[in-house]
Amino acid sequence: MSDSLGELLPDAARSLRRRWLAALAPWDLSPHHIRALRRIAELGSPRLSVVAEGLRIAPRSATDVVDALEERSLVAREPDPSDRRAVCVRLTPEGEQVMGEIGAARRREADAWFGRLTGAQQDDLARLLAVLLEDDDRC
Amino acid sequence: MSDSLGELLPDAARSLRRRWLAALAPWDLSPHHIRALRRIAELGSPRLSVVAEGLRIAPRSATDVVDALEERSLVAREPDPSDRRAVCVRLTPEGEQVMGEIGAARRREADAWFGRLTGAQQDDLARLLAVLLEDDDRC
DNA sequence: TACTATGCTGAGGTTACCTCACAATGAGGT
DNA sequence: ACCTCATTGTGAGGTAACCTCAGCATAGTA
Repeated sequence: MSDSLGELLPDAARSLRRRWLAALAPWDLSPHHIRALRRIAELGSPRLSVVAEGLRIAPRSATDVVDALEERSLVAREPDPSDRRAVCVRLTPEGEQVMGEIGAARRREADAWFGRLTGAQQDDLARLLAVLLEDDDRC
Repeated sequence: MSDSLGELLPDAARSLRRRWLAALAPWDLSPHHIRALRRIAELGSPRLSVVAEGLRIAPRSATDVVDALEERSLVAREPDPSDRRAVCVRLTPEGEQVMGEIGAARRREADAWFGRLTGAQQDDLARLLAVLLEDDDRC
């Protein structure tokens, strides 16, 4: 029974992820790049090292990710006003627009995917998952 | 609200996956290699191309995966009796033992992780996820 | 001023994929 | 029997996304 849940939960997440992957294909951005953009959008103008931490990759690798996003004019590097060694990253207007579109598409797909459940069932599901994620820093 | 679920479900799956990753570290097998072993164990003695299909990788890449597992004496290649072009893959006794241990560890970790829910809540969760996964071939 | 720590990046390596070409085999038609 | 075409696995070689290590500029401290 717990074995069944151990299959169901990853399967469900994978199904949703696959759907997103298909829906976001038009923008030609890898999930990782989208994750980076989201992180940058959330934090406003984070340092490169903070982006790396958010993506759980080495700082050196964040350089490459930001290079790729900058090449596509979705983000821009700017000097950190408080430390001349550091580099901050910020979404360009184009980046903001793309993130808006992607966010809308994500929400649309999620709505459709979870649409097999009633509103009450969705609330139940959210509550159960929230319990599982309590204090998740221990890991 | 659906946005919240769109975060919660992947977050939960990721948390569980991370726990598994840590628990399975002693065997020094990548998740992908474990997935391959599971597939091979499930199917008994599948062709290389079937393994590739199960892992959703190109047939050529399955060659490398099986090479790695064979190098560690976890699987063995054997000729397909019905087609001399084809190669089948089967778990060695050592592979079977490792899969037994890994399966037990997986189950143990899943039990612990889902232990924050009561038995009834676990049943509810399983039921909701099953609804979401009905007829998942449409993707 | 000198010493050490920090933030980013160039150089070069690893891993896990990929495509393409090819040899061996199978299957079907003449 | 033979010719043709499809299929199976693998060698060769390429790519993307990571990594570590060394180095430069800057910051913080004695």
